[in-house]
Amino acid sequence: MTVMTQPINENHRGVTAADGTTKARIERAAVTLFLRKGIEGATTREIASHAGISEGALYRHFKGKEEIAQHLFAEIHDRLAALVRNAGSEKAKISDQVSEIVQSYCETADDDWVLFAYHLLSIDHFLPTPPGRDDPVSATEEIIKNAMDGGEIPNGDVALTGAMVLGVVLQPALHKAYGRLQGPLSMYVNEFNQNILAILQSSTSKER
Amino acid sequence: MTVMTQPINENHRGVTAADGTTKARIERAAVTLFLRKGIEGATTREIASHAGISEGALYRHFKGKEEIAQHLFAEIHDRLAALVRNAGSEKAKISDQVSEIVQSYCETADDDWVLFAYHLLSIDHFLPTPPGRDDPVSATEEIIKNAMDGGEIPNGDVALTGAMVLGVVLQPALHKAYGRLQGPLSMYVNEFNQNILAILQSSTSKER
DNA sequence: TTATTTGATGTGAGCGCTTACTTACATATT
DNA sequence: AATATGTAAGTAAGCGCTCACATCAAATAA
Repeated sequence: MTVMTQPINENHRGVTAADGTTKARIERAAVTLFLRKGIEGATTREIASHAGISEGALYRHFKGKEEIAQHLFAEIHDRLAALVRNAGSEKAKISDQVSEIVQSYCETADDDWVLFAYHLLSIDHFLPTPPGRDDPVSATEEIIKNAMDGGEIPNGDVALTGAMVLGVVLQPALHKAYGRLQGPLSMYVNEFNQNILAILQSSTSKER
Repeated sequence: MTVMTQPINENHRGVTAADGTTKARIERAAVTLFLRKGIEGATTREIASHAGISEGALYRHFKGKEEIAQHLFAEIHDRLAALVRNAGSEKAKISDQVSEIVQSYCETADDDWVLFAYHLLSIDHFLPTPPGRDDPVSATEEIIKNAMDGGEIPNGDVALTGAMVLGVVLQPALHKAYGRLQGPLSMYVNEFNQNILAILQSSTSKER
């Protein structure tokens, strides 16, 4: 691969136990290595070594490698889902909802790019989202559905529209992870907003 | 995970050595398991077993597991890149280029969905594309750049525009792989065309 | 026609290595 | 004393891959 981890972004302001506790250092080491080499490719020895502890000590804080991977994934997954839900619960018009979501989504990504990119690149390891747990895609689809039902945007295939809208943001995010785009994701919020609205307003012909 | 492999699509018309030779059976077994469990997750024993041969026989046809993975990836990667290049070489107007690319891209995906989905989901294992080998993203960006230089669409950030355009198609493809969208990808060509053109025509303000 | 050689293909036992995880014990903090 | 946290040396399992050998069809020799 060769995923861009940002010029060493150790000064993120993320929520991921950023303090200097051992558990936090394990999480940082793990998410960095998971992003760089994949979950299967990163070994418990490496993670422990990067965290500055022995391999055995790792098991004082987590049941195993998979638990670390799930814990890290759940944290950013839930945060992103909540972010979309919050903007959706307001009764603002759709364009305001979009711009608020795009803005805080990009800020979340930039704020802890390693964690965000880990989520983006290993999401297929954790799908489908287990029942009872919220999901950014479902939250997005619900906002779109409400806007259609409210007559704000033309009716159409909710799943398809949601996918295209997400693609406008997530593909640039992927390209940033691959080094094809530079700078923070927030740099592109205006373009994201404009094109998402265009997709939402376009009449998608058939279905629901 | 739980990737949708299409209701058992053994009757694809793909080019991947679809004959009944041992080598072809190995490739089919490999791409199916790589998609279902990831490249690292699929074992040589499993691949051989699904191909109906012993593990040792597998090494009569390939140097190793990684060579199989690379061979399969290169085949679809090159095919998709060529597909974009071909449509770009014509001097048609941009809207015709887009609709031709979208159409044949979706047909290629539908024709051998397992191979296409494997490419989509494990592309980060093979990036960056080695020098000298063509790449669908670069081909897309070049078409966009030409359209900008020719004054057909407003100037803007080529890399960003390319990413957003690709996202309109690739995110729905991902959602199909995850089971969130049903039916062949070709079903959505009209929506893809419409929204890609909207993105291309939108003025992306600064740069280049 | 027969007999022999040869090369391609297949087998399955197993080798060396790495892996995630455990355990017996040490140290430090309360 | 008790609990939390650390260590180093394991262990068992699984991995990719190799190897000595079998099979068989086509080419060559008798």
